[in-house]
Amino acid sequence: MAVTLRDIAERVGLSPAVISRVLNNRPGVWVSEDNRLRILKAADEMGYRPAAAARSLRSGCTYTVAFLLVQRPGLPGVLQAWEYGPELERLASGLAEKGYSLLVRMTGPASAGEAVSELAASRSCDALAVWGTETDLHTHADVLDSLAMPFAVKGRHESCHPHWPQVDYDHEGMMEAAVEKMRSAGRKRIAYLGFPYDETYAKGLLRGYLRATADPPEAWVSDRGETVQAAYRQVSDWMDAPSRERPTGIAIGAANAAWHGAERALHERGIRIGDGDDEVSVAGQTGTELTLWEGRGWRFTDLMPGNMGERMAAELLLPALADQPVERPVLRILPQLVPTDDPVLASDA
Amino acid sequence: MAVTLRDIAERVGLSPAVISRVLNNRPGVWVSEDNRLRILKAADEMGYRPAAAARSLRSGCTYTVAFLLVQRPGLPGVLQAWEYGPELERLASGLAEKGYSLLVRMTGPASAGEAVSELAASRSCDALAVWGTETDLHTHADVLDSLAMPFAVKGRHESCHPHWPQVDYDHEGMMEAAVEKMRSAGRKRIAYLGFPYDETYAKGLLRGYLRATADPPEAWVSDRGETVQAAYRQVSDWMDAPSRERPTGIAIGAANAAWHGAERALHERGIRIGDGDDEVSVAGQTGTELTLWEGRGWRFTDLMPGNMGERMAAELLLPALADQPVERPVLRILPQLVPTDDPVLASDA
DNA sequence: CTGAAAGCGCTTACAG
DNA sequence: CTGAAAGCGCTTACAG
Repeated sequence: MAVTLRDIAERVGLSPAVISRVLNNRPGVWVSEDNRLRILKAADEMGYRPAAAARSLRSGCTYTVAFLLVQRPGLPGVLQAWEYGPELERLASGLAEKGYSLLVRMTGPASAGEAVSELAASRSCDALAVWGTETDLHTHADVLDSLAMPFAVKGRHESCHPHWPQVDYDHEGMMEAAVEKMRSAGRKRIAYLGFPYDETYAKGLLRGYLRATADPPEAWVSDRGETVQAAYRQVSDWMDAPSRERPTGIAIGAANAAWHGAERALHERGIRIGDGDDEVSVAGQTGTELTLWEGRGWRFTDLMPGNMGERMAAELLLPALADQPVERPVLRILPQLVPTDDPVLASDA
Repeated sequence: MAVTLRDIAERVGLSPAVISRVLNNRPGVWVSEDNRLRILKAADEMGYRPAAAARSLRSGCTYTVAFLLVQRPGLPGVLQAWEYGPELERLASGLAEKGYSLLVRMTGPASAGEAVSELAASRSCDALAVWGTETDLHTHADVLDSLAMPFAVKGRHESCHPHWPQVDYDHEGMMEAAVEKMRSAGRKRIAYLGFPYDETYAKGLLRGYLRATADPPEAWVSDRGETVQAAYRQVSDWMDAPSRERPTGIAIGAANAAWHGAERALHERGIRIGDGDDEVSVAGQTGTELTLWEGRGWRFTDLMPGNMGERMAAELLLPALADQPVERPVLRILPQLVPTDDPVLASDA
């Protein structure tokens, strides 16, 4: 049987009320030092834990944050389980430091609003973390806007919902950094190989590239980055162009397949990925475990480890839960460019 | 303000008790069909949701399952966030079908027992799903054994704790299948390239290989599968042996790095991964996104999609929560071998 | 069948 | 300061 306040009260011969006050460190309790220690000792020995439900019912506060994942079947990228896993993990850890639990709820785009309402109406949480695409959340904006509890979303909503506490990567800044990195290696003709998705982040990446490269030729902007084959064909096309139309650097706004396709097309022409004289520079986004065959490029670090979850906890949710002002509701993370791992054909030490 | 049973009762002019009974479909309620519909309609219109805390306090049942992740820093493999992410997702979905929520709690190996006790004592959940290594859970076996609620663990505890409801892969069977697959391609000399970890699953993989290959030469059993470099050296060593000591098949009990290292060593000798005459067969475990450069092997499917979570929900936790017998407490999943994805140098259609 | 009442375990405003 | 009491919102055994 679970231990209650009453059990402790009976054991030490005091009222449940004092026990509660002592255990919760309420100010203005004037129990003798001896009794205070007896209470603490008894609670510890008896393994007392406040019943979460009772506390929640009485105080109206659950010490729980709900993580709502809005998933569309077949959606690529950041909403895949292995992408949000680390985010969820560090969100949970960050919240746990302040004593908050994380309740996970899965939903589809159609029932996301319903899920939010239900969490709120059943008073299952004190705050809400919503993970989903911009489009899917946009549909349920009214529900979020009328929500009577703190919330934060993963995504790029600065234009439509600038007041929403939100966190995401600075996709534009990332591609600008990629272009800049290749410029500093002397590249002047930089192409873009991105995703064909009509998603906010994909458009953000492209926008960053366009911002960094003033008016690039149309042929250098490609959305054929999704598969190895498509990327291979695109880079082949580029490499077969007359030499002054041929890119010397490629900014990647896609995942591993784009890198592999590019490396293959270059390989067939005796060219390696790299910043050397006869090489073609490649910099940009990657998936989890990119291993190149022979080349070396630049990829973003800090994309994996759950930065978004951690910052959402520390800077958006916890302050709001503590009734503190949220200083910056719109968080944008700009990861650093680091060299890709040693390629398979790296020379041995 | 949240809607309560009393609000509905007042609106329809009946007692909260009937409302509760009607809404919960309790047997033996004899309210007029008209009133029944009025109650349902009012509840719907007013957006009524039972307060989770009140229900839980009263009924003693939370409709919540806790997911406890016991993580050791630097632990490789299946406890990485992108590995358990899909498991958590399908566990949550499976439970949600029966109305159960998932509460996530992160902990280290030292405080795992404490975390279990706390979840139980605070009555935060009706059941527990524990994710961690065998060693880490073993330390806290007493806490689990004296737990007064259903639980299930991810792992291989059939020898020490055969009564624990548990789910994991059939690592032995997987390696047996890999060896068998290569045998059916005519390979007779099959080597093993595995992880150097002292973890139960790593030992299970090796055991399966040894079981399938009666008394293989010591030199064919290697734990140098962790990095590209180590795997490269190992496979190079094998390939430099006299031809009749040279493996014609390699069973991989490691991740992508082992495949890449093997492919490189073979490539330098003009050999490809494959089941053809002048090729070397490779079959076994992979990480999430394996892309070979030029070869084709056999990998396990169903490793990613969260099978363990789904089956834990459906076959171990939900029956126990419904007071039904758990037919088989020890679940072992044997995934199928499928061809690896097209290599980068695949010829175009 | 159905309503009034008790009670789950806390916390805190209210008297003493 | 501190105890007794009320009450958070449900559910169900108990009378009617």
